[in-house]
Amino acid sequence: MDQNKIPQATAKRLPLYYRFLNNLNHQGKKRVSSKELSDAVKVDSATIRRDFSYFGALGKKGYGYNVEYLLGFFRKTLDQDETTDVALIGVGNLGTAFLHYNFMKNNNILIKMAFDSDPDKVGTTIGDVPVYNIADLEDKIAGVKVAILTIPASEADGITDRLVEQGITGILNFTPARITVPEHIRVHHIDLAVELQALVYFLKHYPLETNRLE
Amino acid sequence: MDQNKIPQATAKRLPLYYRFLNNLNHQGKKRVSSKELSDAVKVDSATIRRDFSYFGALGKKGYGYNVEYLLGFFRKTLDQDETTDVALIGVGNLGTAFLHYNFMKNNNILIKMAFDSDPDKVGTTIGDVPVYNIADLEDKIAGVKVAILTIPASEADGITDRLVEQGITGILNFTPARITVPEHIRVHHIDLAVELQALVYFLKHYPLETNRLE
DNA sequence: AATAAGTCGTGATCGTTTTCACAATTATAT
DNA sequence: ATATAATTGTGAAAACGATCACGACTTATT
Repeated sequence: MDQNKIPQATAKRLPLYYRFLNNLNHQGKKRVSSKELSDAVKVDSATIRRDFSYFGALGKKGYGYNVEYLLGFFRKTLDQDETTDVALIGVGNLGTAFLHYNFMKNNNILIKMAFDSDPDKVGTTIGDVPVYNIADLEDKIAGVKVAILTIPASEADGITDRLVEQGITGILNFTPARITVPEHIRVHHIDLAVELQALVYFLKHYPLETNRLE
Repeated sequence: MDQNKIPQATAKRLPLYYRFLNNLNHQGKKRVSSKELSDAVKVDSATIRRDFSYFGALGKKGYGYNVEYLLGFFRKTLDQDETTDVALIGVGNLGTAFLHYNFMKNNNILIKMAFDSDPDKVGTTIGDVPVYNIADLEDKIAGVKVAILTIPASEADGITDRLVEQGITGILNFTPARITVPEHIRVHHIDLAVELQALVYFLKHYPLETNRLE
């Protein structure tokens, strides 16, 4: 790929920008300044300009950015034209929330299949997504490169090994377990208890005004 | 408070350390080194030592850390002795997942009440948590300082205003909306679509080996 | 006792991310 | 036409965070 030099912090904000540009476009807005965008997404306007500048000069001085142009540019950059298939492992409450979330709408990401061990769930379809038996993981998952883990912590390691075995390269882990994977697999952790506890800690120990943090 | 100088990055890792120390303690382990901890939580051992050092010299050279002592210390530091009450707004799938999660176990955080507008849910109890009508928010929420927002994006701004009005100081926002709050309110965003899209972006654009990131 | 092995705490360094601040340019108003 | 206001893109500085590397100390071994 070409833009390997884009900072990770910037890359993480791109989906956010993309979504808000989409909103603006639907509202029929033709132009937008970094200042307006800043108010909407709560990111400093200089940071936004810097982020955009990694992709070249996308705006016009004294004018701002053309919404349609910017949107088109990001669509290409974020590979929005190409669908990414995802498998979801664990159809509990959290997993079900994902199945009802329409990632296709803005993101071109498709949860193509789900797995669970509960016989009441296996064979059903939730939010248009078929639920397979976790025992059949190896038969069904061919071709999928990304998995969302919404299973109990105790099962995380075992399932992870099986996923890696099947050629998964990215895992979004909602389990409290810190899973162990080979070097070339990317894992993002989202730990709900940690997030909540960290928020509480900040409230107790940090003076007000220190806010606005991702 | 005393430790205002603790870096935010460190503060975010404290709950994680705390949980793993708890595990070790339950396993009956008496001592642990930064290296062992590093393997378990996937954080560089030097970073762990640095993190701990902000609180003083908690370990012993050549020995490591005493699990029980460290745990006791963190319990105090993280205010684990004092329960924090939380309100959950929006009892959909994601909200329900929270209600079944036992935050008390390790964290001393208690979801004390939930709110929804669905008449089928109002008046019920989910995971020991009573579900009230969102219309009664102002009557019920007195004293609660932290809220979890698991409602549709379209309602985020309206509910946020009401929460702020009632004296909420911290919000964990699972809504895609970037809510606007006064300076002294702390908001943490967890945006599921952004997390998933960012993961996909990294997989496509970053070379392997760049992994292991929080 | 003496030696070897293990481990912390931290000064120094390095890389990343954010923010400031301003020249250059464009749009708008008179 | 001219003057004023708006806004970008970016060099430079500051803030933040992660990691190296090693002296000092503790424990284990012979």
